[in-house]
Amino acid sequence: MDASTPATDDAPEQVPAAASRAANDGDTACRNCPLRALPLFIEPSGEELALVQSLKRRERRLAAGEALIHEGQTDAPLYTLLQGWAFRYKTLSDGRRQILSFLLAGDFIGVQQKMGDAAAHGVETLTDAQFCVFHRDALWELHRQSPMMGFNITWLTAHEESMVDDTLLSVGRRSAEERIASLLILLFKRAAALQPDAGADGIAFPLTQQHIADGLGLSLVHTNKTLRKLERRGLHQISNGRLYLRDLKSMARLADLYGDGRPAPRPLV
Amino acid sequence: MDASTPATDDAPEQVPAAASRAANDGDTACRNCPLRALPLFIEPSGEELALVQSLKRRERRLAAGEALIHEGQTDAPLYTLLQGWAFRYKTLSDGRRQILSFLLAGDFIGVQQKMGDAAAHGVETLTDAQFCVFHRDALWELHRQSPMMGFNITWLTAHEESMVDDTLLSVGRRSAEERIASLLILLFKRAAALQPDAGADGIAFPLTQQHIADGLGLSLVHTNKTLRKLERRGLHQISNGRLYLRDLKSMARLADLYGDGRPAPRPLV
DNA sequence: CGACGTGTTGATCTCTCTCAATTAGAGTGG
DNA sequence: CCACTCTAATTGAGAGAGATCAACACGTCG
Repeated sequence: MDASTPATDDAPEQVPAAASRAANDGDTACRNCPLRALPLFIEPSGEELALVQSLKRRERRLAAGEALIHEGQTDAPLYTLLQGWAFRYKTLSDGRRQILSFLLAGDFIGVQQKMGDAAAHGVETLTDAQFCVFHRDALWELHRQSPMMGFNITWLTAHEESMVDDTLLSVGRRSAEERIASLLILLFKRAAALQPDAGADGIAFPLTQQHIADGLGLSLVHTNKTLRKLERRGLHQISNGRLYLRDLKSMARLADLYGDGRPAPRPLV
Repeated sequence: MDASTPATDDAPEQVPAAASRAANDGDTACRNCPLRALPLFIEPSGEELALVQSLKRRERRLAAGEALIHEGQTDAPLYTLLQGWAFRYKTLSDGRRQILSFLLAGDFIGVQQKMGDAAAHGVETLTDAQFCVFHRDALWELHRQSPMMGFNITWLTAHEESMVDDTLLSVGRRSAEERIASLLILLFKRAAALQPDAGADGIAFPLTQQHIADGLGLSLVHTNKTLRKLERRGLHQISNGRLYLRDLKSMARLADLYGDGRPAPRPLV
């Protein structure tokens, strides 16, 4: 129930010498991955866990606001976001920046670029964050050794695309108010799904208004004004780094979200 | 050399009774797939071809402007665009439409929605088109029976996402002129890569200005005015359903495209 | 305490949208 | 062969959402 208690069946931190453990030392073993405890994730078999474990190289921790991958960087490894928030972005040569998507625990990073290729987008943290690092070949190995996991990755990748699709719809066709409503709801749902201790008391919300602006194709000033407008109207509230949706109904109507902006259950660790 | 001669080694239309041929009759066999002839695609082994062939259910032909998948439709099968142009789109309840991406021969359709799920976007043809239809399970079967093909699909899916990323950057941060320049270049490159008989005489270009507008988050009127402006400036020309890039250099500079908007070589049939 | 990063607000400015009208082509039916 | 209809492309004019420019308030931090 409580996500702070990661282990499921055996001793929490006592990692057995898995045949395949290579370069990960102070790191948490996959079997103790905190994400496993969440109902959001499909439970992989022990075999699959061992496979993932064997492909994992190490962990990497970054403070808030640091770069995980620089735009144009070559040979970036494959990552999994274990903990914290981050975002993918692209910039034009004159500095205009577009955030492509926000990344939460469990998200994959770097499937996009083909090996040897330059990263098509940068990745930066929003909070202190923790990543699992995989060798570039891991993607292929995973497919080769476990078609099931490979299939899951395809599905995850497709799901990730559908989120970008949603953003594109927003940025292309929604007004500033609608975009913001839509973003807040979607992020709220995703974040809430990750914190079992959820409830009506909001979620931790590390974005600055600049991030919201860059994620929605708006200017900072206009984002601020729109945000204030919605807040004064009682739809939501952001304070002390937390986001509260005060009137989800109105917010959803404004965003014109189908159903509820479902955070589809995700397979894989 | 000439794409109009699809077969590679044996008799063109004489299809041997592959053990797995199920419901495809007047259809072209995978081994004779015209796409195979293009340098753009990686040559799959005979075994892989047979596998794809065995999963293929039938073909479907649509005239220009018809719907392949309706938004919200459930249980849509998996498709491959064999011939022609199409596009994926989403609409808001009041009718505003955003085209998410344009589809050309070789593109996959429908990997996004999980089985049983409602399609997150619609797909419509721009020209008369031809699709290969696969059973929904094909995706899994492909992964199971050929990790290599599975891997390719993941890569294709990721590549497709990176194209949406590019569009999002455009729509979110580029001016109308820049968006149009960027779209024209990208489509030109993709289409040119598919017609070996390319050359400087442009490409067949089936989009109406409304499609361009919906693909770039612009209004029809403003799209028209911007298009005319670029045309008068000698950057490009669209006439009789063909697009000519008269000044690629200036166009690319305007679009602020890195390198040249590379149409990365794609694996798989 | 000054430098910064982030959030606010007011005052223009302008790019893009909306409304309206017209032209040109492709079909259709008489 | 011609009126009639429809779709796509054009252009002009006015309106407006959102951008840009400028200040200022606050809290954190070296």
